[in-house]
Amino acid sequence: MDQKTYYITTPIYYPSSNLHIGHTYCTVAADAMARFKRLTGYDVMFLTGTDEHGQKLQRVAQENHMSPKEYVDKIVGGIEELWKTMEISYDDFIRTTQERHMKRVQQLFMKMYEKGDIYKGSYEGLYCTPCEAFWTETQAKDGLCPDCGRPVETMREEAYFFRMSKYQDKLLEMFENNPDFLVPESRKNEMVNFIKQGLEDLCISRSTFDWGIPVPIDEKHVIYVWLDALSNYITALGYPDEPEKFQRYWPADLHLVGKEIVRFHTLIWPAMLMSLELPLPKKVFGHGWILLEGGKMSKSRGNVVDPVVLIEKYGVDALKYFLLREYSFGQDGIFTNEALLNRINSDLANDLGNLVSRTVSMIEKYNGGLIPVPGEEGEFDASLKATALEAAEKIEPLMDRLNFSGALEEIWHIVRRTNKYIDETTPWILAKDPGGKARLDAVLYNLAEAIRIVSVLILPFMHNTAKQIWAQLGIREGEGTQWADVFSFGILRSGAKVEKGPALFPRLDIEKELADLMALQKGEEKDRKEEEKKQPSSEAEIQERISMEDFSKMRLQVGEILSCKKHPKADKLLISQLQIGEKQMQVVSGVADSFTPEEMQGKKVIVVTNLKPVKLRGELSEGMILFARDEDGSQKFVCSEAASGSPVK
RNA sequence: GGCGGUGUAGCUUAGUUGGCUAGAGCGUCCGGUUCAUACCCGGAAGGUCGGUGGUUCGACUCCACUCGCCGCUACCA
Repeated sequence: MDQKTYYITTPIYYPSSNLHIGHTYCTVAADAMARFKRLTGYDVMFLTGTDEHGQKLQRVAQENHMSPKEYVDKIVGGIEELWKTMEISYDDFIRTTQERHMKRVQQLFMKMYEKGDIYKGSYEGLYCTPCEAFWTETQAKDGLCPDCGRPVETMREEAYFFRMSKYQDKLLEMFENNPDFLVPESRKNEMVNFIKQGLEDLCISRSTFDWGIPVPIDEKHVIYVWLDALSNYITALGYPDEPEKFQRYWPADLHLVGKEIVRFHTLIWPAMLMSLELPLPKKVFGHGWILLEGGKMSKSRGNVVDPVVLIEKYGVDALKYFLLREYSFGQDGIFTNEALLNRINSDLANDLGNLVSRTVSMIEKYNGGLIPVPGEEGEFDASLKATALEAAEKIEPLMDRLNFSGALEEIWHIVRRTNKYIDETTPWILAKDPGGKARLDAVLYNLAEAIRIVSVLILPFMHNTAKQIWAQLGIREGEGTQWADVFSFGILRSGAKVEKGPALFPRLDIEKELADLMALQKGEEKDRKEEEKKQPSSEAEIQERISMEDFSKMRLQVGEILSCKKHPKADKLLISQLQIGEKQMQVVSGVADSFTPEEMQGKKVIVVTNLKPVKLRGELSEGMILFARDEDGSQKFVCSEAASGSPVK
């Protein structure tokens, strides 16, 4: 009962669309960690789940003509299916729409409210309607908008706030006293600086949508993401009304999060826990992102790698191995098909798979398929044993630092050392000489034994492969397959019957696989585009159609860009002087990332000439130049050959 | 523009408090081997550690400035 516990969490994912390899990255890492801790004797609690509330989901569901609940059920079903495919060993899956979570969030809200840490306030600010911006009193001198110079008005929106500011000093103290709280360390300075700039109270309710947990004392409001989502880590443990698990596992040993949500997990979440007077999590790890060549992975850009496709083609173990071996967990990494295929071939097929294959073959050929009794010791044995035995010692600290890549590298040292051992001892020569039998037996035994150690070490990362190795070496589960067995060399059972199986990882024809993957990805892209094409015919779009009357309100004319320059105070804006017939006007456009001012100059473009003038970051814009957006997202000119000033109808 | 990250061999990268002749894997070239999934083993070539300046006996490691890339963020009438 006094077994050491280990509580590890992933973020709860937002099911507005299907997950991609970036999400699976975090979960795979958490899974490896959870398996490692179980293997090394901990009572592990591994939690993952989904964050299912919020305006965005409500809207996406509507677009798909579903209720929010129907929509999230569908997506979450897919996520659970994916975790099953990837053999993620989570102990609990929390959904923020579950009753157990909702009621507890309300209880948490009340605790914090009764303590005085939640108060009803309002967004209040000086608001400039045309600029859609709030200004502070010092910014809006004399009640005028600093951008466009028009009068601002006082706006108010009622909301509940959490007194973050109250915990500012305590948070700073926490960072000072717990240097290991946030890892990697580079992220820590960022947070400390953020706190020092001053923390504002946090708005934790919304009244502009209703897909959320109602504020218990105010039906008009729902609880906003922070309190709803972050608290999953304790509501899943039953806090506060069923505290048994909570007492056992809290505080969490590790919150695994992406670097983009480090701030929420190291400032807001601790502050909330402080308010609840609960212990803080021991560690938050902010991992990097898996990027594609050319940028971050995102559904909207369509450059998403589908983990299911990769698993179907190459297996779960290969994908997991690749993700954890190829990338440094704290940093970003670039995913390419080539990298994946090369890893599979060189590390898995050539090194490990082939080692098992040649070892089993030799035992079959030279010893009738039975693991021999170790015979005559010889040169190289000590070195092989040393390499095999020291790995485990090195792996433990590496795993505690979430250095999966380093841990796997350590294991592959053994694999390479063992391959080398074969070359050094040349069993095929020993086999030709009857006098070499005793030495041959020792060599074959040592080979199998080294592989046995490898098989146990890879258990947290690739348990299927481990089991296949056991099957081939005639190892029964429980016989030398525990973590403790990795510290002694020579416990493999002699006389066991080996059985050559199919190749662990068949060698891939990289050229062919690349072509296949490319074709698959193209196919997916096509499907996606077809789906997009269908979208505009949806009812919502039809309702949005405008009348001829609406259209005729707009005045479109051909204009020539006389000159163009960069906006001095904005990166994305260009300021153009236009000749529209007899008139000239200035227009600001957000196309600086597509065109240089030189490219703009001299073009005859279509301009909306009767828009209300506004100031954009201080520069007057009297109209709007029309651009077309290409499928890759880039802007293209819409030009006309007609004379400047010609009406466009 | 603001905030932050990052920049080490052709590629992916390690480098925990400054002491290294800067490691590794892939790729390349040369050699060995045949038990094995045309695999494995050995060797070699390849780095002014983005640039400049500073601190120091000594800097890839610390400081300043600078350039490149990336992210968040404001502006996209």
